[in-house]
Amino acid sequence: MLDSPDDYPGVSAVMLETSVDLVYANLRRAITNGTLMPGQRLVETRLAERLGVSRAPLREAMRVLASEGLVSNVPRRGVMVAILRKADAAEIYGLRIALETWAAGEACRLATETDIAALRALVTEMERSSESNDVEVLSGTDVIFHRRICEIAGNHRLLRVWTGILSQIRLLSRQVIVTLYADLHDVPKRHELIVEAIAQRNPVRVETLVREHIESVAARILAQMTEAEAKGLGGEVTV
Amino acid sequence: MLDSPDDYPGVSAVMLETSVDLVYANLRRAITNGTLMPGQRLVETRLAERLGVSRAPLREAMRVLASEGLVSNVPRRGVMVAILRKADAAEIYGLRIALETWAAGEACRLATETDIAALRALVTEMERSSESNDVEVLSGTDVIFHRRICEIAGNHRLLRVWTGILSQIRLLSRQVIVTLYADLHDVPKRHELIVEAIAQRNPVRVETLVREHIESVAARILAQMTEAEAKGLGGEVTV
DNA sequence: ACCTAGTCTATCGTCGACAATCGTCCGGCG
DNA sequence: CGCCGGACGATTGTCGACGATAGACTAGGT
Repeated sequence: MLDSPDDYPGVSAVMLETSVDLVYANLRRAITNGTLMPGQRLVETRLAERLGVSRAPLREAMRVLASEGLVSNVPRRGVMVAILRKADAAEIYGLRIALETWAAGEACRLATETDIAALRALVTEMERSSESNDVEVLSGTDVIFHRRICEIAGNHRLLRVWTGILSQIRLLSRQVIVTLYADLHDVPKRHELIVEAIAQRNPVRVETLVREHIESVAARILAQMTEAEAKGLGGEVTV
Repeated sequence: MLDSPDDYPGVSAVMLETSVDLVYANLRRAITNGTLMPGQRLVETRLAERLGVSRAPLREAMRVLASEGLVSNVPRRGVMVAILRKADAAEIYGLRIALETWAAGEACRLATETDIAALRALVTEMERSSESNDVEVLSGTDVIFHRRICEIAGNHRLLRVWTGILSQIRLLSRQVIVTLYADLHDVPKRHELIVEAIAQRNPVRVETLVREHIESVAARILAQMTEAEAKGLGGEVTV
């Protein structure tokens, strides 16, 4: 379940971070983890007790999560883990493509040799994990790769929004069991192309490659979701 | 100053919205207004009393504002209205261009005839206000025009981020006195071109036009800020 | 006179309590 | 038998209060 409070609450031995930050990180992880499933209600009293804090900091943390779209807050009815529909998924990936193609273009201008080397290292990591069919590591590296590109673009606000988008994607993947990639062994190659385009400082090509890559993933998820919604008729989890 | 609470607090006659929403809207307006200036400290007790609420909802509202980048929150030292540097302005406009060019491209696909008519109406509104040299109305219409395009794009998350970006821009304009446009009479023409490109469903052209338009505004502001930072060496307002 | 140490005040972070509200359950009525 | 209305319980929204912390101020030593 949720992590218990690491140290005894109230003692406040070495409280560097505030409770709000702790709770925020904890809940965020639990949601993207799948520990807290979409649609699940988050009752303040229970959660607060479980996390060893009072309701005040908990509520502050949940406000932030709500503003990031990870939970949905209906004024006098409480907070639940957000349920994302197909339309949401389309929005999320649309926005992601917009952000990331731009980031990739910027990365073409800004990437240092070190940056490019780091990206290449990630690609070899992908090769390793795709050969050993380790989807966990592969998709993890995939995410790191894309975050890296956003970091290279050097826009903190972009990175912030992107991170938000990505945790929504993680939330999505809690609702739909997706075979993320059509072909595992295709993944490293795609990313290698991206890196080389960056190395050649070819923004147009990079943008196309990134767009196509993300679109292909998005298409798989959206297809899966149409199927799921046709059957289950969307989120009805009330627990 | 800040708006006083509209109805008597505690009476809770018809409290449709929660205090948090009220306070949030109030503070947001005050910040983008210039009622609360960048760098100004927001002391919880004082603000709470002024707004007629207790500290709990106030803090929740401020958390959200902090996550939107309108205020900056240093853990045990309090909250202040954010001070934006030149680097921030560059980030903000960079992100805005990325978002809005994409939105404009989408709008090409999605705009109905009604949408286009509405945009044309905004352009004529711009013509009126530019002829009468009414910069207030002109820039207001300008913003509405651009928001409209984001709305047409039909991506709620995009619109959300865009709105955040725009309030940061408003905050920026509290720090630098900018003559926003090089030539007032240029503005309606630029926007007319954008509308017509949308009407012709020409995404490439629209994106170029939007990019150039925003870049020109951004360039003016950035120039102004380099000047200001060279002199004043950035925000030191502590009040 | 300047720097250092101790205190002191303003303010934050957190908590428990109270009232208002929403959903639910039960009984009565058509 | 199903629908409507009123009371109950659970949960939220808000408040005031209590420690804890950071910065300022004062006093003392060199």
